[in-house]
Amino acid sequence: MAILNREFFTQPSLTVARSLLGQRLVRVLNGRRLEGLVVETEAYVGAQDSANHASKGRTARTELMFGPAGHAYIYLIYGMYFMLNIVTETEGFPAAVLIRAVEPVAGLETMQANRPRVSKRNLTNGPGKLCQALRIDKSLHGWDVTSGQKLWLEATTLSAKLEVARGPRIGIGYAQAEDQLAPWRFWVKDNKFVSTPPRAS
DNA sequence: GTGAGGATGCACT
DNA sequence: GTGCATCCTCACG
Repeated sequence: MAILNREFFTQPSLTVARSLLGQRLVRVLNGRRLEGLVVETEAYVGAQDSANHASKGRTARTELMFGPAGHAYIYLIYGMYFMLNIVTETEGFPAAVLIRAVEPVAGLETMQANRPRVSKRNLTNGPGKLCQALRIDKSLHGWDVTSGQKLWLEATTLSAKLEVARGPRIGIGYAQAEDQLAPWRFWVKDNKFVSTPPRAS
């Protein structure tokens, strides 16, 4: 199966976010392949997007997003959870796609071991959860996901056939209203591994 | 089933 | 010091 290459990730972020749905995320851990189909993504597009970390400028943390596409942008949130993004678009334009949820398809036992006391449905149905299940952490920050080692994405024949839904991104209450409303979250319609939205307060 | 509250580390005014 | 691109546990019913 073809590994998604740098040309793929260099496309516009919304195209990448949509096109990633249905593709296979592969993580190799201790010689074992852990695999999940991408079912939910979000795009963070350029310095004008106030939801994007890079809207604050070019800093040590966001430097990677200004670089070439196809590298993992990983950061720690709430002191506990890692988020997996793939850098998109051309050098100098800060953008990335967040992988919010995958449907586990291989290596389930290892994922269960990484997230004990959790049902299959809750293994990878959120950005922090999937990083735990696949043991994705800061050590993979900057990793070239087109290298075909440790962590990469593979093309499937599924992607083009999927029914896709889109809507506003989640958890970005700090952003400007128009950016909060932008429909830059994509998910596979009716897939039960799409993340559960935060409860209304 | 629902909602409140807390955990916890790091980048950055 | 502040505030997160989140998730889990517990109480309630």
